[in-house]
Amino acid sequence: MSSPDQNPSIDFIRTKVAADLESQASGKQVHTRFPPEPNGHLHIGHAKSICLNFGIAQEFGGLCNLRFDDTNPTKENMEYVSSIQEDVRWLGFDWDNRLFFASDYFEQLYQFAVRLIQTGHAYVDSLTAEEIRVFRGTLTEPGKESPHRNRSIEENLALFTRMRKGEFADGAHVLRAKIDMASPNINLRDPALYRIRHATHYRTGDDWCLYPTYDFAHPLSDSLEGITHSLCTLEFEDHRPLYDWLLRVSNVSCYPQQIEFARLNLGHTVMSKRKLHQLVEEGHVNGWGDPRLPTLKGLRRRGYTPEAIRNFCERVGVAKRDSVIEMALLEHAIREDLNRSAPRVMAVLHPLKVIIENYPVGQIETLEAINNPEDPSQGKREIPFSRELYIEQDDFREDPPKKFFRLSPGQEVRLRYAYIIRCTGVEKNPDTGEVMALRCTFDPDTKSGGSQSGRKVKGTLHWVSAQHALPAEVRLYDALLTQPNSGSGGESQDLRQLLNPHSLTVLSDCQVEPGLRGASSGSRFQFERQGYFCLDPDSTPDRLVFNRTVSLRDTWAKIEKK
RNA sequence: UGGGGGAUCGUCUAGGGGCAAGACAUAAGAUUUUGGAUCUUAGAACCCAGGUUCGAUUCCUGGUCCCCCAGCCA
Repeated sequence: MSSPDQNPSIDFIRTKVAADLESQASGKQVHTRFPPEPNGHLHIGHAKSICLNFGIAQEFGGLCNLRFDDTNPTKENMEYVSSIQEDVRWLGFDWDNRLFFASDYFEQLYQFAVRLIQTGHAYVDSLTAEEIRVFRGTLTEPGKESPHRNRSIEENLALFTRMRKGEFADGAHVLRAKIDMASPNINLRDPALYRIRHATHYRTGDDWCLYPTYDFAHPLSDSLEGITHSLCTLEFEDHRPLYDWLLRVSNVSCYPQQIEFARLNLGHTVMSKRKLHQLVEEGHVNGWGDPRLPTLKGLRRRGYTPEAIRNFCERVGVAKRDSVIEMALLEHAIREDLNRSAPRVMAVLHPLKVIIENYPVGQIETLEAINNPEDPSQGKREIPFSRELYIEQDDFREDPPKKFFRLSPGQEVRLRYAYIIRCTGVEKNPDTGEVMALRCTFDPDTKSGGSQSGRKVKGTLHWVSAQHALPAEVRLYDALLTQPNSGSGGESQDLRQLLNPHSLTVLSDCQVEPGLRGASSGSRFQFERQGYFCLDPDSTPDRLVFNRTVSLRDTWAKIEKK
């Protein structure tokens, strides 16, 4: 999976892991974990984390757990759990029998909390959330200690027990770590460890009415699982002192170390859960699997391969500086993969009828086409040729600009795998002037592979035989957002203002070659000269629906722009 | 203005007192029955100012700018 010659340099985390292994600082085997919260679907940013965590485990002969960080009963559910598992597997990673849930540790976690109270490291506070906020101080002013901070151990224990029993309403009490209300690091100003929530948890049901916070559950869960390297994103950097404090005062036997890296941001899209939820809930996209979304589900439906995504994550690298990766890199990764794997096929997106006047009416020829010039093992196929064809509207210009190597009145082009044709006439709608059809002649000596087949013409067009072609719908996708960088920061900006109104274009009158009949949902093709397309599950036997994964590089479009 | 991080081509990512490297993107050319792919080539960067040094992008000092933190979210 990783090609050593391609990227000889190693990121700072792998460097650290290698050094730790060398010095035995964390035992003989590296052990990582991917810890999603089941409150949303995975996106390509998660893919980076998955590739990092599972990748490091693979490379260093260690293990990686899949652990659901499900400590908030009000947001999580089972659908997300199964969706996440499906996505991780699809990406190509395997957690074997190491599927864990923080919720499975609730009893152990509770006992840790009891011990913290017994050792004077935690106390029950009875201030309201609002009061706690005020007491916390500000970024520049120290906080004040709660009046309940010095309750006796006995009283704390009694209160905590009653909290568990459900004797109090939500928010009546909270368990807090007793650290330092004057710490310049706000996370150390007696952070909350447990809160009361009379809510049904999707896994533990009504067993509990108090739930641990992330800050409490995460380090202890890591420790319980024997994690050596707990990799997370930059925003947790100033939680690390708390992470370490908790492990220390809990007197655990395994001390994982937290290492932070920069999360992945992609240009022209959004990555935050909040914004993705907004897009889905406000109906700007069609669900979490919308092919315009950077979710794994969306990318999959769009036609991305796991291989391409893994490759992309490798190229993106791992570092600590904030960055926004250009969509072009992701597109490069999928083109690279599909170029060598996707069978070629001819499809006309905007059909223009061509009548070959000197081709016998009713005659049908079967021509041979190569499935993938990059991979001879994919063999050949047959395609029908006849008197009436469709070509792409863009492939004809009545007044051709300079360097236009396609069809125009009096000019010749080759039809791929067929003959050279010359345009002899243009049929127009007398009212609108719109070009309705082209009259052409073909040169019978120029059949592909024939004696005259070597004759040079400036362009080669794709086409389909009108009477044989299959009608199809094609969905073209463009950037979700008009701005290259708005998804990463900019909370203040209204996402709706940035939406690209042309992110989806549906073409309903496309014509594709007959061999596509019966193609299975999800299969990927290159439509010659156009791009890579993936058969959408919306397809029916009578009506194929394709998603454009990514277009081919288009040199002509660049020339024309100038 | 407290604390924690970060700053290298347009975008990512390496490097680390002595030629600043790779990828994507861009441009030019070769080739081509996909204006695809492939190949070749080119341009393109060390946040700023001082200091140390024969030599600083790297070390030191002082700035500047960017990101994160005041949830009983993660």
